This record gives sequence, structure tokens and C-alpha cells, in this order.
Amino acid sequence: MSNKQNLPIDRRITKSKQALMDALLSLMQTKAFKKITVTDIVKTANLNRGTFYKHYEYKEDILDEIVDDVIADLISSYREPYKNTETFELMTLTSSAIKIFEHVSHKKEFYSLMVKSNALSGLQSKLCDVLKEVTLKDLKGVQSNPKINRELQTSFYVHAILGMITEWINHEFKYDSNYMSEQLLEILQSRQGDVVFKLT
Amino acid sequence: MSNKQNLPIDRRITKSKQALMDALLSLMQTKAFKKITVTDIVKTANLNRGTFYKHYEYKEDILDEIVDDVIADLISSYREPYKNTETFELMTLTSSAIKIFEHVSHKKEFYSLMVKSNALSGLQSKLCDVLKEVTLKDLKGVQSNPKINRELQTSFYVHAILGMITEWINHEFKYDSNYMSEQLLEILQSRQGDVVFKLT
DNA sequence: ATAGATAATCAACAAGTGTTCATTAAATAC
DNA sequence: GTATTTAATGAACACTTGTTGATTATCTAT
Repeated sequence: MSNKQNLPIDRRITKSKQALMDALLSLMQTKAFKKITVTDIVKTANLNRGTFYKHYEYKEDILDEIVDDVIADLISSYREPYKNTETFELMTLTSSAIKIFEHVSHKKEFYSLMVKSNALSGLQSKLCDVLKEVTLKDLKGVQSNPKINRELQTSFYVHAILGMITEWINHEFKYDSNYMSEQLLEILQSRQGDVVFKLT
Repeated sequence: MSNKQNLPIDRRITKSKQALMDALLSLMQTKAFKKITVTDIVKTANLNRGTFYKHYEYKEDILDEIVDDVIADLISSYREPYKNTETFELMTLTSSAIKIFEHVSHKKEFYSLMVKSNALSGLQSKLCDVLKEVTLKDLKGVQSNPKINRELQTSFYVHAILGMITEWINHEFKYDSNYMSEQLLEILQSRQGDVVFKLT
């Protein structure tokens, strides 16, 4: 209880953790996440196995910390359209989504790696949770159709956008982020009364 | 090469597999999926561990087979609105979604168990894949806005609906499937030009 | 009912897991 | 700079994992 915050600032910790993260990412380049053992990780990181267990319980925990950094980037991308504006109510999920597409495009290698090592599913649910929380928080106070359950609506749109991103990732980013934004606009603008979604 | 189909019909296999599935589901009632070991499973199933490895590689594989049954049910629910109809083009994702809500409601205990044991994320991606495939297949030939990328659109709506379902599950089914259907209709009918999704 | 096929079992194996403890090394705080 | 705290190490531990080979039990096919 002397530091600015009560953060763990011991250089040994950050160095060990960083080595473990680097080792895991390195191993994920060539091995399925499931096949990577704790022993693999500590050998690659050149650390004692006890060091791993001092900081983590599962190898998934390392990935979680890596993902946290990426998510921090995602959130700031998501929030950016809301910055420096008084007309908060007029801001849109659409423009947020566009920023998200740009974020994913920037972190392309990371997201590809998640797919390559079959570690995407854990990430997706985390992304959903975070985006849902942010959206609900940022849009609280904004009124729309009162019959609509705000949480269900948020979950609907957040998952929808992540669905597009998943498709994008799985197709190895063959589109650019502008195309993704255009598509989102087209999909949102196409009336539900059209053929595909016509009601009976 | 003598049976009706070349299915594995050996009673020993089906019995062993069933015992392993039952054991896993039973263990998931009280333990996080991650914490369940192969040893746990074979002890509970009262089988030799070699028997497990004869049929599966990971415990996840058992869950996959359980999930396959549920997914078969889901697909038939999904397809039901298309049955006995020539006006295929006019059928809607909406009515399919309504059937899906009913399916989830029926399999409530299963989906709750997936959440309870933290095994949902693997299931979700599988559900997405299956629904996407079915939707693309069933709707091929149907034309809508030609500018729209059909795969991205499908992924958008499939994930959106699964997003609603996820929210529903996580709130322990506090709504009924009719409410879910109504909400879907409201969300789809609410114009994108409204406050929340107004374009800048 | 019997023969042939193969699933299930048992025992044993090296390797990985998760934990503990005493020792060494490196950090922070004064 | 020195004292104090604490992270990292190395060795050892019982246990789990994934695999193998020989044996027994059970199935299918005839």
C-alpha cells in the first residue's frame, strides 16, 4: 500500500506474464489451442512450471489476459463515435459498428490466430458480453419503441454484428472494412417486408 | 457391410456411448465442464478408460454427440414452416425463428445445463454454423436486394436470433416463447431510422 | 448353435498435471 | 546501501492422461 494504485508492479511478475503470453501466442501459430500443454508453455517461456501456477489456473487464463488487451482496444473503437458530441441520442449503433470493423481489421492477425488455433468460441462470448454491456450503458436513457425489450434488442444487434465479423474472419478478411460497413447499412436498410423476411 | 445402413449397430458400442453421455450429463449437474476429467466420466459410467478412448478423443466429443441430437431437433423445428408449402419464397426467417424459440423452450433443461456447466460457447458456434448452413440452403434461389452479400446477411440474422436466445437462456427463461417471438417481430419491424439506429 | 469379429477389460507405461516446500534471486521500500 | 518482502526455481509428490498389448466377453452373421 504505497504505490499510486495497488497494482502489481513487480517487474518479475509482468515479465513472467509477458513471457507466458508470448509463448502461448507463439505456440498457437503451429498448434491447436487444445493441444498446447502447460509444460509446452513454460518450456517455451523458459520458466518454471510453478511460476505459471502462481499467476494462472488454466492456460485459458493467459488467453483471457491477451484478449483483455484486444477488448480494451475494441471498446475504445466502439466508443469513439460518441466522443465530442452533445447529440448523443442521434449517434448510432451503425457508426459504432463501423469502428468495430476497423478495429478487427487492425487486429487481423490476432483474430486469424484465434481461428487458426480454434480458440474463437471463448472469445466470441466475451466480445458479446462486453459489447452488450457497453451498448446498454451508452444507450440507456435513449427511448425507442416502448414495447421492445431493450436487453433482447441489444443482444440481437450485438450478436448480429459479431455474426458478420465471424463470417468476415472465417473468410480470411477477403473484404475490407468499408465493404463490411456498406453491407451493414444495406442489411439494416433492407426492409423486413422484402422477400426473405416477409411475414406470413 | 450387411446392415440396412453401414451404421454401427453393435449393442456394446451404443451402450458404452450412452453410459458415457449419461455420466457426463450427470457430472455436469454439479461440476463445471472444464473440471470434469475423463477419469470422472469412466468411473461414473463404470467403464474402462480404454473404452472412452476407443470412441472419443476429448470429453468435448461426448458433448458434441449429445449436441448433435439436440441440433437434429432444432433443424427439424427450423424446417417445419417450410413443410407442405409451394410458396417457399414467401416463407420467412421470422416464422422459422418462432419454431426455434419453441425448440429451445422444449429443451430448456438441456440449455440451462450448458450454461450451468459453462459449456455454452462451444455449442453456440455449432448452432450458428448449422443454422447458417440451413438458411443459406433453404433460401438459395430467393432473390432480395442484389447489393447484399447473402452470406453476411445470413450470418447477421442467424447470430441475431441466437443472441436473443442466449439472452433468454441467461435470464433463466423468464419469458415464454411467445414473448420471444413477439419481441423478434417488434425488433424487426422497428425502423432503422428510429432513434437508436438513426444514421448520421 | 457355432464361428469369427470386435468391443470391453485389465495392467502397465511414459508423460503431463497440479501442488508443496526449501532455497535462491530479485524486487521494493527505507 | 541495506533490510525486507516476495517472485522464481528445482525437486519431489500423488494423481491424471493417453496409449499399448494380451486376454476375456459379447456381439453379428450364418
